[in-house]
Amino acid sequence: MKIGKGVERAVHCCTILALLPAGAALPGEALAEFLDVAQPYLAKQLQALSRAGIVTAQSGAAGGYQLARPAQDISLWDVTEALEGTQPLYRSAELRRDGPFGAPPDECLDPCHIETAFMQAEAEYRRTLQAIPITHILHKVRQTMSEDRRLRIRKWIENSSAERV
Amino acid sequence: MKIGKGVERAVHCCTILALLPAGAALPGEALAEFLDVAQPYLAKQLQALSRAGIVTAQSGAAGGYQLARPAQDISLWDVTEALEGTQPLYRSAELRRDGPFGAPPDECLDPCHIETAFMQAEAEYRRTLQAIPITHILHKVRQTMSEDRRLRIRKWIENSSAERV
DNA sequence: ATAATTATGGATAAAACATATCCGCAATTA
DNA sequence: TAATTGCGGATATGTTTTATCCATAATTAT
Repeated sequence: MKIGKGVERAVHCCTILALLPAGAALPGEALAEFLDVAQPYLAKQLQALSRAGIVTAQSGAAGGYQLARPAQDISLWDVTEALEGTQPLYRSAELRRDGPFGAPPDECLDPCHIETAFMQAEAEYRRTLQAIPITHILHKVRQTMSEDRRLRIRKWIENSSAERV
Repeated sequence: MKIGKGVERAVHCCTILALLPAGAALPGEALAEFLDVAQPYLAKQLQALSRAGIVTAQSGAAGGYQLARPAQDISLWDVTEALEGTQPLYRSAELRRDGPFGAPPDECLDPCHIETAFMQAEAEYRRTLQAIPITHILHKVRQTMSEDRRLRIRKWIENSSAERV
């Protein structure tokens, strides 16, 4: 586990896609324009979301991305895992095996106790993010955003999206 | 927050120092030998522990390191923080400000909601590690270690340490 | 069919960061 | 005074992250 910049972009993408009218899709280029990032790089994040089954992608004219399931069923952990994978933040160097008093292999069948402790902490991290859906972010954002901006955003999204059956 | 290899080394150092007879100090070179790592690099971790007040260092002949307080009052988080600092794992890129619909500054006084969520998760991570003292690791290790190895380690530590008043 | 649009994924360049190492200096004790 | 030990800056090295480009496959409109 590590949290790169791509995660924040991917979360933004999900929140935007959550505002799409039912059945509509938004091209990656529109998302890139909205977030003001280079389109080829944002594509990387979108592909990761697509592979993870968080969004569905449609090639061709009038294609684009849409959420694969309701936004309330997509957690921040889902997005994080899609982009960063499942490798733990802490990787034991198995220091206990080294040195003049290194532990013999038969005492290293179980994971190192230090590693176990850090894994517990990561599990708590994960658990917290799993409990926060995209809709929570949307809800919070709506509380701060001016009504005017909200409407302009909605209009732009509708204009940039294409109806898909 | 990030967890580099140095953290594991530092934890090992603390567990070893916890086994010292009362009032004894262990030189950094002995610790390096025990862990089978290069002494100049281990020094970096030891200095970090020293700066953080987790160990006390004594220059000069018969000097070395010892724990600054009882091992049960040193948590895995204390050690982690000493080595990696307090920078969060997640750093917001403030993406919300960018693009044609970027949030105006007066809507960005509070931290970004995505950032807030990740900070919550980090707080849980921290809380978990804070609850695990060095003695917990020692206790677990003792359960797995053979009695013979335990005694040999104790003897080596006593031989390599110097009495300090 | 053909052309236009859009996503996919591999290859690569550039920048940032972690890791490891070295060396001179300060502090302490015999 | 000499020997031991910790401190911290400077530096190299290697890996990871970040970003970019390009050729290809898929789909739809005409």
